Amino acid sequence: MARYNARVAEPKWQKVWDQAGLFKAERDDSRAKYYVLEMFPYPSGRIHMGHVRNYTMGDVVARYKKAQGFNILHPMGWDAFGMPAENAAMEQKVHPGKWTYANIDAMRAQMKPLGLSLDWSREFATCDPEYYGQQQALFLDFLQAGLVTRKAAVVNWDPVDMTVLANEQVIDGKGWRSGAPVERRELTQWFFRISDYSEELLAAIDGLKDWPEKVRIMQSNWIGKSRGLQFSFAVKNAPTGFAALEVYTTRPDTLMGASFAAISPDHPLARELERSNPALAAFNADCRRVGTSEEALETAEKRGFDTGLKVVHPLDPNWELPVWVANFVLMDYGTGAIFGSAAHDQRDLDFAHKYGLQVIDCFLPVGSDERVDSTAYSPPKTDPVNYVHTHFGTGKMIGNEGVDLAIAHAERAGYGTGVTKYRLRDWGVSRQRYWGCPIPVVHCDACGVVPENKANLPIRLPEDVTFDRPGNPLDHHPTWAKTTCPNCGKLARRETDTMDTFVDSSWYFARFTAPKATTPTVMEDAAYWMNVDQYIGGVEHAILHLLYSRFFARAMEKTGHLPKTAIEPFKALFTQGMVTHEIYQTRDESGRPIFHLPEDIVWKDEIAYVRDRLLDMSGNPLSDMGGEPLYSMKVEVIPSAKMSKSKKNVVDPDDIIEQYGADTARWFVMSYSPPERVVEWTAAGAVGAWYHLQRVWRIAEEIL
RNA sequence: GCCCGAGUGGCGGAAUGGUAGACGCAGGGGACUCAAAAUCCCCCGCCGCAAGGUGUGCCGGUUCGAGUCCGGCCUCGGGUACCA
Repeated sequence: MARYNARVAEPKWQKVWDQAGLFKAERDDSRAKYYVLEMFPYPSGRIHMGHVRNYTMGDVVARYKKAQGFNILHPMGWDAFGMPAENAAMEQKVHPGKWTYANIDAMRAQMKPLGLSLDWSREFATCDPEYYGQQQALFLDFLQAGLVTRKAAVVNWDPVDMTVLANEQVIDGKGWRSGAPVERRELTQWFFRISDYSEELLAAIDGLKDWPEKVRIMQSNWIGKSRGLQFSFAVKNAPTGFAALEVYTTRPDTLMGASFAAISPDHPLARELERSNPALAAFNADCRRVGTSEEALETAEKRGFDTGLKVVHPLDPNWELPVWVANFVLMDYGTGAIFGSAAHDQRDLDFAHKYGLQVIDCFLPVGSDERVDSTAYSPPKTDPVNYVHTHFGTGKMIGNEGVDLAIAHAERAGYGTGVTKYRLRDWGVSRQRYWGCPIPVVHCDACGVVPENKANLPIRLPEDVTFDRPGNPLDHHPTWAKTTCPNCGKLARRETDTMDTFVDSSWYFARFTAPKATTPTVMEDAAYWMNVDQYIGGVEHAILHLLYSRFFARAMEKTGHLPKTAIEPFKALFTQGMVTHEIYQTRDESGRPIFHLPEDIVWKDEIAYVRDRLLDMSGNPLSDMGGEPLYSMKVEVIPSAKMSKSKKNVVDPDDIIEQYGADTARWFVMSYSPPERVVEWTAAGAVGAWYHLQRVWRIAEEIL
């Protein structure tokens, strides 16, 4: 009986499918549609097992729904703008566009043999001018609809390279290339006003019945609706213009436990005070020598500086609190100023202990008289506590009742108001980089900031750029930014910032419904194909990409590019697990890790060794020359690590496909572990999957 | 730090609060065969010759009974707004 030969069978059928145009999607209003989409890949150059898993899942759904009779849309494209192309340009002296399109060609060639049921006729890359030109049109429509704004924002500034750094490029507070400590610097930036949609985006999460619970929780927490009290402290001997210090607190029930006020090093008052206080200026400068990421700010050692200023407690004109500058107060949240209630917040307590500030208990655990010592007492506000020291009453109450009473008291007495705040901030989209979608506005001395004429779109990236010095090549370009004002016709300068690449991926799913259109979308096509019935991708996109896309769909609806029915673009979401592989690591004399490729590892008595690399005259490894093999070093085996080139634990799909065929790889990643869980690639598992296919083949042969 | 997950044999994993490890992979033994492939049967958490003991990351609690519920941890993974 003939054995299954994937190398013959797979190309044969793929050719048949291709020639029949089996997967080409055509709008047909008489038929029910089904739109399957996997998160499109970044063209890094090679596909990896994670891609195979992702696209196979979508393929399974698409084929199943097709068999059920649905009219299927299952497209593929490329998330093609981004930093790696610019890094390649700097390191390999290759144009980002050339690098990107070469990578796309290579990856498409790798994907075709997988036999996915994709409609390749709708393919596009976000770096195609036909795509980003339509994105510029959307930007202009959003601008006109009041969905875009300009304001100051802080960025990571590398003082040596004189360039803005991404958070990823800041390592331990230092620039990744220069090694210089980064500074926080303010720039005027473009923003999408996503925070206007905070309540809407939050409330609509309830309707996302076919999304994983965990993603809905993460999005809810990210938007972060909170009810609290906003009030101002009177500042004694304040600098001009700073007589009142606005603070926001979600725990106004601890107001009687206040022992200090604290402001962010970036707070206007801190900036004002540092002008006449060199020690404070040095402290603030030091605090700013941390990256802008929330993680860096929150995990930095808690430090403070006493400004010497006092504020008056709102409930007692004779009670004064010191004002400190503290590095753990975030300028981006609330008002950038807080009051510290040390007994009921661990950070405040640590800060109070460090600087000898008071600790005043406002409430105790029910049925206990234990006072706070080294651990703050901060139960959830849904828990009952025993209030002992407040301005609104004592005794057992749910925390939220205490908060409500405290807010009511403040509103009655007139020193504060209850406000609802959201953690969600506006979406800053300006990037000081070349390889992105140019922001289509012009700066005119006479007219100010002027939108480009749509007739001039796309505003194309210039081809003749160099990366021999740091910074944005669009700024360095001799002529590109020179233009005329669309308003008055005088000489003007183009905006040289490009858009965040998340913008590109926030509407590609809509573009797939009419990929060649001369407008961003075509209503009839969008109305037929949207929404995406099943969206599949990595959980790492649970918050940003998915939230931005939900906002974008609303903004596109508002500007007439999507129907009302499409404001939740993804009906069902599935988050797949990663494909991982063991890492094999040894160390050099100084203890730095050295990583080894899986094929260089040999196992003996369940211990891994690096295969000896010495070769004999004819090129055979010496270790194979009879007798005991020569093993060099024992290898540390780190299980279940994300595949990455730098760790050398990547298994290339090509090798597997060459050896066993695409269906073996597809079957392995689909069957080895539940789809939402991590799957660890193992050679034994791949062989098992291959045996399984052989069995299926034999059974089919016997039947037919 | 904060938010969200995960943790059960060699491996992937099952188990409405009721016999932990279904099913599968890998492995071991056997049958068939001249031999192999294929197929079929048996064994397979750990300790123990056995009887038996023990066992779902750790500590504690609720319960007649906990992998499952509650509290407190630990480890690993994802995100943390300029990686995509």
